[in-house]
Amino acid sequence: MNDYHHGDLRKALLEAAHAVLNEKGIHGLSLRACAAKAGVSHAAPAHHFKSLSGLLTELAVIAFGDFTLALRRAYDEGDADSSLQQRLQTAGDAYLQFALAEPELFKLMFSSPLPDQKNERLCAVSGEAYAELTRVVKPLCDLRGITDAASVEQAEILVWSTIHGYAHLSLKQMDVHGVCEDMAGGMPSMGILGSLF
Amino acid sequence: MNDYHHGDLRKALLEAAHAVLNEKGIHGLSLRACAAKAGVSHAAPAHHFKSLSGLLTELAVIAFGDFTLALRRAYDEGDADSSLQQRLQTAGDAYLQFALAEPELFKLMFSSPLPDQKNERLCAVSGEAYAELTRVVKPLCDLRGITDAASVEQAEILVWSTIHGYAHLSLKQMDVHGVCEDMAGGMPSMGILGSLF
DNA sequence: CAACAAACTTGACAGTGTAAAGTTACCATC
DNA sequence: GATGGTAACTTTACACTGTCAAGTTTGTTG
Repeated sequence: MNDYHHGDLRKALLEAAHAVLNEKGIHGLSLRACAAKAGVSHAAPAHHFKSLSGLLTELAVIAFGDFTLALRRAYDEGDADSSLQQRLQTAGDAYLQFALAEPELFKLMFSSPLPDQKNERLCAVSGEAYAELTRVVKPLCDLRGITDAASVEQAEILVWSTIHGYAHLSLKQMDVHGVCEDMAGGMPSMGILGSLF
Repeated sequence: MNDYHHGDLRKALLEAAHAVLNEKGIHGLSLRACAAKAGVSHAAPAHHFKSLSGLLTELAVIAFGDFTLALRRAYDEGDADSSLQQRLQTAGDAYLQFALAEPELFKLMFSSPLPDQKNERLCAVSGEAYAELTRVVKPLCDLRGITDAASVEQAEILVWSTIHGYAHLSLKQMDVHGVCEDMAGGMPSMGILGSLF
């Protein structure tokens, strides 16, 4: 009578979680709501994900994969002839665009205590995203004569901080004033920082 | 028999919330736990704060006040003869130090969906913190010949993004690998960004 | 066909936020 | 000083949550 076999409940639950996340935000997301959306009983998720944290950890892992892909695509599709600085700007813009397109997912990835931050796979994919972003920084350091490893690493981290900080603050601004049209301009030119320091 | 009057339950609840936040993190924080810690019944908080969101909004307001004060103190106590760039660096360091000293409070202020982000007073105090931080940026723009308002604003936002992004990512790193000693060095020099762009 | 394991359901429990109604203590006014 | 009113707090109740334990169905394997 009841279909005791869903086919691919695991995937369905992850999609349901994504949907609920976008509809009600992270605060409205619950294991039971995901189960209901997938059309199964409230305890079904436990069989595929130990806990709510488990489900969201997995969702974050997938999201990081998409995120990395988006960064990589921006880099690969970008004009290879453009300046390194311009390519970095493009990467930053892709970062921001992902955050604006998937705000709840982005917050889950970077600002939620629910996923297990120590999860091995989550750490791995998060590292890949970082690597993808900073892939643009190293050649720029070379070009500018920054060669010692420590300085390069500091440059990577600061560039990442700038881009991530801007994305994070943009999302916060979006939470305050509904949709935000003054961010349509995308990531502002980081060249200004060059003039400042 | 029962003391039906606590004296200053409102304040006691805010302190309890702060304590619970530090002990169990934002996920372990509950209205009932705060009430218990303050020694009152679970429904008592409702009389002073409409809801959990109300309590945390108020806590965030207070935290932003302390935060602004810390930034101001760093600025005032800083060496007035030091370069503007150095003063900005000092401000960034104060920003980071607050985040590291009060990680849970910092996350509550910037990364939690629980406080009411549209609350008028919260917006106001958050704006004050921003003003305090960017107070150092304007003179630096002047010095560098950046005069048009739009560019100055972009500079402010990018500097804020860099500092905030670094603090945010540092806290995330702390969640992954317990305490983090490789951040003892404080905020890295933003001068590197000047070499990059 | 029988046994077994995997997938899912049902039921239960402790914990949560919050609303409503009841109790106590203080405070102003007569 | 008694009285009424109001603010502070408690008690009770309800719907919802995550998670565990035990039961039911289904597919697979011997």
